[in-house]
Amino acid sequence: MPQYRIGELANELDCSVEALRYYEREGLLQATGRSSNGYRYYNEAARQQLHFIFRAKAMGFSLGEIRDLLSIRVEPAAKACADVKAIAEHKLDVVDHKISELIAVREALHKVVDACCGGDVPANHCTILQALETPNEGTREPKHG
Amino acid sequence: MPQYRIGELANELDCSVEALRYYEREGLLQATGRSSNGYRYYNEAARQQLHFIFRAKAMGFSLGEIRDLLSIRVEPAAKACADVKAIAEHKLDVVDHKISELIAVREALHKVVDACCGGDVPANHCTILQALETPNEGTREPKHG
DNA sequence: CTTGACCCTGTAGCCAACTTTAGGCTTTAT
DNA sequence: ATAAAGCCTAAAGTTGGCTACAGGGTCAAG
Repeated sequence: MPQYRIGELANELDCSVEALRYYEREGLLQATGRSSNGYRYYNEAARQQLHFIFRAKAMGFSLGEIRDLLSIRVEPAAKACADVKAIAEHKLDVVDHKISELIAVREALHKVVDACCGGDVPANHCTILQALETPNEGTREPKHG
Repeated sequence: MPQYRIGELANELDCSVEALRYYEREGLLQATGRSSNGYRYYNEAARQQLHFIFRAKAMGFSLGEIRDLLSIRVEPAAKACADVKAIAEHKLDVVDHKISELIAVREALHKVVDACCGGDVPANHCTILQALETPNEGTREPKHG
C-alpha cells in the first residue's frame, strides 16, 4: 500500500502542494495522517479522493459542491442515488444556461463584426461602435458592406 | 438638456451609485461636472456613455476592454476601424472557446446523469459517483447500450 | 557541516467588479 | 427643528481558488 508525502502526491496528480493544503483547510481532502516529524502522508484512498476532486472540478463543480458530493461518496448508504442525481442535474441546468447566454453573446458579436468594414479608415463611422451605441438591439443591416 | 445627479442616473440605468463612482475611479465614466456643493452631475452624453458601457458588458467585454473601446469612441478619428474589429474578433474567439469547453462539460454531465437510476436507493452504486471515480477519462462507451 | 530539497504554520496577496463601512456634509420634507 | 434621504471621501471587505511569503524545522548527500 503506497504512501505519499504531500509533494509526491502533488507531483503525481499535477497540482501544487499549496492546493493540497488548501483542500485540507477547506475540508475536501484530509491527509491520511502525520509522520513523527509532522509531515502529512497520504494513502491510495486519499489519492483516489483527490482524483475524484479533479474530475468533478473538470465537470464544472465548485469546491463547495464537490464537498457535498464527497460527503455522499464517503457515506453512500446514507444518501439516495436521487440526491446525487439532483446535484448533477442542477449543475447541468447551470451549464446549459451559461451556454445559451454565451451563444447570445456570440451572435451579437458576430453581427457586429460582420457589419464592420474593418478597413484602415478612421473609426468615426465604425459600425461596431455604432452598434453598441444604438439604444435598441444590435446591428440591423450593414450600411454599406 | 437633462442633468442627472448620481442617484438619478443610477436609478435610470439600474445600477448602484457605488458602481458609478467605481467607474469614475477606473476611468470609464467621468462625471460631467460638480455642483457647488460637490455633488456629481451627469449630462445626456454621460448617460449614453454609461449605456455604451452596459451594452459592452453584456457582450462579455471586461471593464478594461471597455476602457479600450471607450478611448476609441472618445477619439474615433485616431483609431482605425480595423483596430475596433480586431478587439471584437478576439473577443469572439474567446467566447467561442468558452462555449466549446462548456459544451464538453455538458456532454460529460449528460452522460453521467442519463446513466444514473436516480432512484430512492442508497447511493452505494451510484453511477455518477462511479464515473467520477474511474481513473480514465469520462464515459467512453456505455457498457451495454 | 553545510547545502539544498522538502516539509511545517500562519498570514497576506491576487483577480475582477464591485459592495460595505465609517464618518461626515447637504437637501428636502414634516 | 429635526429626521430622512441623498451625497461626499477613503479604505476595507467580498467571492473563489488558489499562490506567495516569512520564518523555521527535517533530512539525505557530498
